[in-house]
Amino acid sequence: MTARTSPEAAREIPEATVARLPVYLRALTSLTEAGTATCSSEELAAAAGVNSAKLRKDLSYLGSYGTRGVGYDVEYLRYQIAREIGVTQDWPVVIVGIGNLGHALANYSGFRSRGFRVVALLDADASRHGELVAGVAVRPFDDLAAIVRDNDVAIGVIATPAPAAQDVADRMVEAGISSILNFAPGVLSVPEGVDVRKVDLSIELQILAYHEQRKAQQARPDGSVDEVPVPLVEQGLVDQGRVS
Amino acid sequence: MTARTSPEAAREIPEATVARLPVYLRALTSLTEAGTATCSSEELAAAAGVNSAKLRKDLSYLGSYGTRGVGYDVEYLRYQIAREIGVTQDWPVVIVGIGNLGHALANYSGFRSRGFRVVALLDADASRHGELVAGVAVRPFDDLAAIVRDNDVAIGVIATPAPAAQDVADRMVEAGISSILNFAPGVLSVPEGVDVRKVDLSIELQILAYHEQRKAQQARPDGSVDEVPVPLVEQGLVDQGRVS
DNA sequence: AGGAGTTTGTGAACGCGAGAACAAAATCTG
DNA sequence: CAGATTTTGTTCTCGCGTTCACAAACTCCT
Repeated sequence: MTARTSPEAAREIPEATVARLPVYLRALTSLTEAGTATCSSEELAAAAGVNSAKLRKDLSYLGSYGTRGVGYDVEYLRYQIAREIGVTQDWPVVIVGIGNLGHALANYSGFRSRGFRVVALLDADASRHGELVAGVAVRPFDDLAAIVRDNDVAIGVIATPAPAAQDVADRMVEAGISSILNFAPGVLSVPEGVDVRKVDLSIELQILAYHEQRKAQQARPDGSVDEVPVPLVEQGLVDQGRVS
Repeated sequence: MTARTSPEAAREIPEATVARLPVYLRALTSLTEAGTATCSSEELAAAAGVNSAKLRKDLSYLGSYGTRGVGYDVEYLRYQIAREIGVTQDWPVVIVGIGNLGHALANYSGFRSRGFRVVALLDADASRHGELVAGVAVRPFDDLAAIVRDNDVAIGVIATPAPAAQDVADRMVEAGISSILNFAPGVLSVPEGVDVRKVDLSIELQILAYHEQRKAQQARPDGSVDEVPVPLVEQGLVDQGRVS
């Protein structure tokens, strides 16, 4: 692949766009599987669930990969996005905490198929060591540093209970990991230069609950609330019933 | 006052704020467990991992629950936020798709402790029916409508493989569910008035990979790119037409 | 009681992202 | 080959969310 990137083009892709690129990638994969060779921004936007103007603008940050009057070559665009995200290379990943969630993650096929390779599963519980999960043996947490060094691991996944998360994060950073995906609730503190993304299952449900509650209140606009003796009555109404 | 006055006084809480309220809730719970009775916006902001000005502005949408010169009563504020989100009541939830991820979700204690009660686990695979997961029996997917009706379920969780997701969503909506948390990849299409939130594990990793790649390139600003012979794990990603 | 010290709540400035609208570039048609 | 048609890439405008900065309000101390 043309290793000649323009001398520090330094294209700064907006964070909101970066978050959508994987969605486009997935949509393009669907189109490929459906046998589509070419698509317009309208089609792709529909498949990705976004506005076509937004899609075009997002893609414009990567370069001009479309043809006016024609559209995009599905295969070509897919490769360009994959390259931009970095999933044309193989990313070794370690997962720490092999409880229910860790199991699910280790078995999740979406990782491998998207360029992520689980090179190690770690758990502090010695009774789990040696157990095979998705073909990978569970090893002691203390092996972390050696594993990271030997496999050049940059990305770590934390799936431990909350109390252990900060300690695991510290050890990961110490071992040289610079990107962390955290499933444990709570806030992680990490040094400058380390990226953390958090996924909190119960937060998502709570956001849904909020909107659900509003809908229920709206359907009953007499101001009556379920119980809540507390003053400060608020009547929920108005609502742009779309959460994204 | 406030009883049946102008209803347009209803406070419209910004979406970004709604998404942070559960984080504050969690932070307040931590403070309570640590025995803290009162806290300043600085302390709470630190515990929640946000800027204190943002925290104060967020809270101001709920009302004036603090005391100037003093701070917030932890217990009181926690109740107010919980009430606003709606987690003072009990939300029945159904989970569809009891694979690895469904298992993990069913066992996730964070749901119950935050006002969500898993009333049913559904799976299309008959060989799983009757199996107990986290004390709840797995039942046929066709029981959905009856379960939703009998338990007044408003929230559904989809943890099936991607191809089944849209069908499950359709059936959920038909059964009367109006909020969906979707773990399956791909875009769900639902009617107006139904909220969908998506959690995509591989997308989070891809976002991390993008930033990780940037860090690597930045450390080596000569424009060189890693060798990348591109074995491309996924199906034919290969021959990208040509690079102009 | 009054002044000093805190800390909240909010008005205002600012920056980023979303969407509309349009010009540029390619194909198609006669 | 010229004009009509299609669709991209980009510019412009608007609204939302973040952050700053400060007045208001409360406590504490003398």
